[in-house]
Amino acid sequence: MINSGNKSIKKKAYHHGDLRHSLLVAAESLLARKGVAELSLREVAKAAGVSHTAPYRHFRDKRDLIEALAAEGFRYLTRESWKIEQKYPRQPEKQLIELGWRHFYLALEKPAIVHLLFGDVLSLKNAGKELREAASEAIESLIRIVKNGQKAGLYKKTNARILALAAISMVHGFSLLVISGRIPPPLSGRLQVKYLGKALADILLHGMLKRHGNTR
Amino acid sequence: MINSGNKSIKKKAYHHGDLRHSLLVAAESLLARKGVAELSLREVAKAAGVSHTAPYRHFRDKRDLIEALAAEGFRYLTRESWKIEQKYPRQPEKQLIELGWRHFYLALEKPAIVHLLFGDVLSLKNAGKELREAASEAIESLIRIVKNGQKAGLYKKTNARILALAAISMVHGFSLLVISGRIPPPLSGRLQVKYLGKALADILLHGMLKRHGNTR
DNA sequence: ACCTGAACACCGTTCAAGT
DNA sequence: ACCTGAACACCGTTCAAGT
Repeated sequence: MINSGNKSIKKKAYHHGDLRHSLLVAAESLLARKGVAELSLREVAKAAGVSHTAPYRHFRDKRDLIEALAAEGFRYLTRESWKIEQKYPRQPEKQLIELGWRHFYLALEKPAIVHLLFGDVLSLKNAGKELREAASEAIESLIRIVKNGQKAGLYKKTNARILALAAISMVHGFSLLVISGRIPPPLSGRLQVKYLGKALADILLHGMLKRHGNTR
Repeated sequence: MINSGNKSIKKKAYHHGDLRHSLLVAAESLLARKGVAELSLREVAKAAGVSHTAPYRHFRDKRDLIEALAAEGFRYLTRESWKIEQKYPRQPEKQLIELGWRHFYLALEKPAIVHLLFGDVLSLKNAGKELREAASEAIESLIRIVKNGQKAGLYKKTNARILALAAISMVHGFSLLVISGRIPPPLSGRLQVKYLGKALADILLHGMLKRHGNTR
């Protein structure tokens, strides 16, 4: 994702050779520092050491470049999902919880990317194939983890897509509230967040209602 | 706040008299049609029939105007919350569910506003007092409804702020996925959405886990 | 007080032109 | 093939000037 080995110390070559990748790296860095609203294609080009029209050789327009960044984000979640399944083969509940944390940590580390994934900047309807497929694969890998739990008799027999939707709604809603600073002070402390995450996972699994013999 | 008594119907007065309000109306309309990214202050001014520098008499900058729109959104949720409490005085569970629907319907009707409320365009930290207070009141009114349920012995005794956080995470996460088109086709049908909302409310209250004697 | 036009430093995108 | 500078139609914001 962010592995540019070529810090070309050489005197700048005619043909960059890796410009597309360099542009993506520069764009992600700028995105992280200033947010989508302030992300300027011209500035990205300058950061990559290239004229402000060069990016158009590799991306149809600004939106196309942003979609490429978002697709990378979805692919990251898909990869993590696979890793988790392999790491905890017989523990579907653990799989779901872990995937939730990965999503949440991604939000903490790269909030701008996560805003891209589920925000209003990109609409999946008008998006290119690369982004649509990446998003769809991320969803499917979550659904697979939910189905693992259902096969183990763990979850309700509700449609797996709906259970997955509930999980992603909770996780993403929480992540979003945290990274956009919507959690009011008494709860927003650094260390509190881990505790909050656990509490929400518990509610997702067991619900808000008081259960008989359970007054937690 | 938006109570300018002088509705001078006279042929366009020198002094508009209600320009601030007119600008907000024009801005909301433009916002709804084109999204924040495309919202131009110059265009807002033109829509209000005024020069492109006139808005600066009423708003410090573009962000200030956007914050005013967002504050109005939070206040709407706060008002709805009060109404619901009065309408269903002894039914705290109903109160919570209804508030969730109001939030969701607001998202369907004014997606751009809801993106403003919880998106990355505005950060509450740097926001002006008006927006911060409006946001805080909306949260508090949700917490009050959660506490109503706790007093009735309905919910777990977890910190009410945390229960409220779980509820808003679920509701907002779901709303966001719907309005940003992230719900994949098999689930995204028009009529399905009401059904989905009910399913998620059930999961929020009862959890994902299969309960003894309950195989729903 | 309230509004204006000109001006400044930016944008995204297109295009003929260079190598 | 890949990159460039000039050009176009936009931005947000500032400011001296008008009434």
